[in-house]
Amino acid sequence: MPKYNPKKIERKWQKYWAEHPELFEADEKSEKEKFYCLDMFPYPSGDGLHVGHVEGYTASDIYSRYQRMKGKNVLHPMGWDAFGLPAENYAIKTGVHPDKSTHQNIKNFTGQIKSLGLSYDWKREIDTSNPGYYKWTQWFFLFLYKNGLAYRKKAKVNWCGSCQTVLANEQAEGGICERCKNEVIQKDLEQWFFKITDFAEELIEGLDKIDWPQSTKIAQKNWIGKSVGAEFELRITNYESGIRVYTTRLDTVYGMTYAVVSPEHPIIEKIKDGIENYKEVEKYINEAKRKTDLERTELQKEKTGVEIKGLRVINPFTDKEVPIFVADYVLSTYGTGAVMAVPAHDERDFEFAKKYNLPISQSITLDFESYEKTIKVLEALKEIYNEAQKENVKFWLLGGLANAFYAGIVYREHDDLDLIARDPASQEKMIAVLEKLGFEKIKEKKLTEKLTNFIFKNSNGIEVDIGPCAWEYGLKDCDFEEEIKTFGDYQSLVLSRKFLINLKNYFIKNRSEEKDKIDLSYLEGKVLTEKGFLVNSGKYSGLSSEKAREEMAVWLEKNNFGGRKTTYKIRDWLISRQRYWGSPIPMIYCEKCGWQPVSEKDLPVLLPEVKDYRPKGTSPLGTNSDFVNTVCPKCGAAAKRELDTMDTFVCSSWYFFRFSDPKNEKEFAGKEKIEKWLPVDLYIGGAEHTVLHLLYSRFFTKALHRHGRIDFDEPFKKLRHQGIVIAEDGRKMSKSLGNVINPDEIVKEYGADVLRLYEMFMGPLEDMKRWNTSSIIGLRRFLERVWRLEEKTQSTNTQNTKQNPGPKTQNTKINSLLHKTIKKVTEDIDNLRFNTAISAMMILVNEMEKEKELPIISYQLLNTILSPFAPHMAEEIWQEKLGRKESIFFEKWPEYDPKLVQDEEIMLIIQVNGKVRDQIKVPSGVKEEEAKKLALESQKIIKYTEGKDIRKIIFVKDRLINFVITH
RNA sequence: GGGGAUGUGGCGGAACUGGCAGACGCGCUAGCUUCAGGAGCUAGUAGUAGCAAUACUGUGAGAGUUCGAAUCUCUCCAUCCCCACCA
Repeated sequence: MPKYNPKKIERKWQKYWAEHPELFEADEKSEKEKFYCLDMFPYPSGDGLHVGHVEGYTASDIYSRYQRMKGKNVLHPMGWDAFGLPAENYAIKTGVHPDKSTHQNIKNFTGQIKSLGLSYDWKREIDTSNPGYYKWTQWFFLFLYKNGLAYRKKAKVNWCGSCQTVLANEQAEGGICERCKNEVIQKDLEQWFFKITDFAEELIEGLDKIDWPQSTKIAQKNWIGKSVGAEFELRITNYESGIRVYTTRLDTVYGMTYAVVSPEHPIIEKIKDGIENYKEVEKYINEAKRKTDLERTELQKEKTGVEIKGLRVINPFTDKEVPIFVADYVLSTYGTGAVMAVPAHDERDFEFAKKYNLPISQSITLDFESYEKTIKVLEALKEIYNEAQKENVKFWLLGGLANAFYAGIVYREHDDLDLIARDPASQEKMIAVLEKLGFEKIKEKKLTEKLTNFIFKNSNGIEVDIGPCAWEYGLKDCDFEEEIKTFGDYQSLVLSRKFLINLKNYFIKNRSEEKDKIDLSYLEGKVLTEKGFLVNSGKYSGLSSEKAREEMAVWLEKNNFGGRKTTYKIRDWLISRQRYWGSPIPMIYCEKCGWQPVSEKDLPVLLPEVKDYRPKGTSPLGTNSDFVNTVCPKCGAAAKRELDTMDTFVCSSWYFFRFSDPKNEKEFAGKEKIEKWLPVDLYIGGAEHTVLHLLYSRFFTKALHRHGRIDFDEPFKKLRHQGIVIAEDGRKMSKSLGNVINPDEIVKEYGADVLRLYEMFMGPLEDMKRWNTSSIIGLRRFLERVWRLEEKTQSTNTQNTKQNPGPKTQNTKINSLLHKTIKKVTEDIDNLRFNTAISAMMILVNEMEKEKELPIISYQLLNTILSPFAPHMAEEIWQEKLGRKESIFFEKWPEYDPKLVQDEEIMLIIQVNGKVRDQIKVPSGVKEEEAKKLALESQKIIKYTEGKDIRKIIFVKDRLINFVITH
């Protein structure tokens, strides 16, 4: 028998499959149920295929082959995301035209993919840089334009100085260019946008009805960033106009002590004349504008701002005037670009208020009752403090109240006083002070020989705990750990000391008689930002935050100040790029008629040849005057073309439609073809496209749906990500680290089938996995074993031949395992759990090896369920060893025999008090009574149950019986 | 700071709705085969104690629910990913 030689057989069957394209082509005429299984098409980089690609592509290939064998009409296409910055940057570096290098790379990728035996329908291959494709990318632009979803506006945009182009928000996250990792600056430019914001709500709602990873759905939801709040006007003193502010915390409005507008806010220009310190304000604004996003958002950066003097705004709820600031911690791009500032309940406002010494006014408490109680506790503390000062008592306040004060939290558990005397004399004196103030000793707890803790209570029910400070007496005398537990951590002691100093100032400064006005301006640390109950809020005091928001919004609406408002973080998608290697934007500018779309019949606007395609701040397309100069489609006068190209993500936002009808010259895809094939049933690709590509594709689909082009509104019914494959050293695979695994080399050494199996066996599809070359050999051994199993079929029962392989359902042990394996593998593929499917087949093969003889039919069935995983070998066995004339991929996926999957006898676990003590063989389906009888006959069990009461028996059918006995 | 995950032998990982923890594979150990080699074969392989049968411990840490917890609940720790002044 010839040895297993993957190199030879893989080449042979790849050639065979190429000569029989009908095997893997989607059938336009078939009435069979369709299945669209899609991979994220790759950007054909010069580095070639990555083992991460192989993982995703193998998974979808197994699934596609399986679905075909299950009788589905499968569409499984491949194409190239060929336009884009990397190709161009590479071209600039090497001096080779991007068209040439890209096509070289595509050739390389194609060869690699074919060497893996992936079953793509190559007749449908697409290339986004091909005019036949980008004609329709341009058509999509016009489609959106004509429906008011593409527009041009001057805006502050992300500009990458290194790539010399603008970027979408999605590509400039954190102020860093996604491509070159350089800093992104803000520039005012006129650019083309797609109105994705129009679909914000639909994009959120649609997530509920698709089978996607939860984490991806949540990431998209966060990116869209819906928030429900209120918008209202703050009238400016002496002006008719006001400032509109947006808030999600309308319930805190009584705590507003100032207002802030962003430096870009247009109101400043309008009220310029009223501003006393305009020069100063202007200076601040100019500084802020010069800063990059990165500088403005830098972590832990101190907040800055300038008061707009001479003007104030009026809180509509209280009619009180508060100052206005301009500060760059307020973003011009979100909400209204202006906020009401509530330092007591917002961390940013708090930080700002502290720095500029602005009043802080509490309007929320977590618990209304304890708020009242706390005021009483404070009264008591004030008394104690004053008295203690007179007697020169040295003490610290700590524990709950101190922490609560520091955190700005008023809390039920924190309504007594924890005092610590700093020396023995002070404890004595404090006791005297407390007794003088009418406190009664209610408890006394000896901590050690020398240390005692006393608890006092007054007629108001206020408890005071006066304890000794352990380490002032010497640490050895007490349990330090215990002290820490009792008094809180060391930090709280330090804070408390600081607190007392502040508290002193507070009592001196604030001798207000009004009980419900607590000035929290002395606070340091955290701020109460949770929802709670309102205090100091006029007629709304005592309401819950939720209820108050509703009632306050109604009040705003009734009085014409504003009302409820929902906002989204997502911005419109900026698609202009001042770069060469992309699809031209099909628009023409005419002096007389303004912007005019290119007529559909004139598409595509071909990407022109240019001498120099290096970026120069404006599009390189501008250097080709034949391209630039054209005529106005409306009036025929001389006009100029739009010079920018489109973001490459536009190309990939609709490619999955094109696969249904890739050669269509009249439409991006014919209506009946779309109806036949779409939406995509299973989409597999990396998680790095969580927001960009996946969100844009959904947007395009929803736009087509809204304007009556298609009757579904989600493109990908089921989505799964393959986890990233990291290098053997635990780091990311990267050329610079020299730890990249080239799939070609693995194929050369072990074979494509082994590589496929290895990548699937590594672990769950979605998990991050570490490459480990030395483990690959196990999969090679497995295939070798399968290969050799044929020997065992040679001598088999002579009446069975390859043409007549015998009955499928003989009831033997090995046959029963075979059918269990068919069941397991079928279920595992359905759930994309390829690792456990392979392990089930390994178990079967291990058992088959132990047999002397193997029926041909068993070997056939094994080969059939293995075929999606190791197609080359399965085809070789099928056609050469088993002598079949047709490809195994015309074979039907086997059904398991339910009778054989059911065991006649099972091992029943016997437990005593939940611990396994024995197991016995019993007929399956045994009843509790019978099981109990058999179990109690076991010597081991008798040992445990003898002379004991069996209080309870738990019986789980075909699994276990558990005796609960008294100890 | 917010959100999402993850944590099981020397390693990758199994364990369905709570029911034999460590399947399967790598590695390792011993033996066989071979001129040799190993990408062959056989047996063993969580830890501790024991010649052994066996017993006890054990799924990041701690508590809880339960006859029974890797799985459920709470608290904490660690690692990774994403977002981040979004009012």
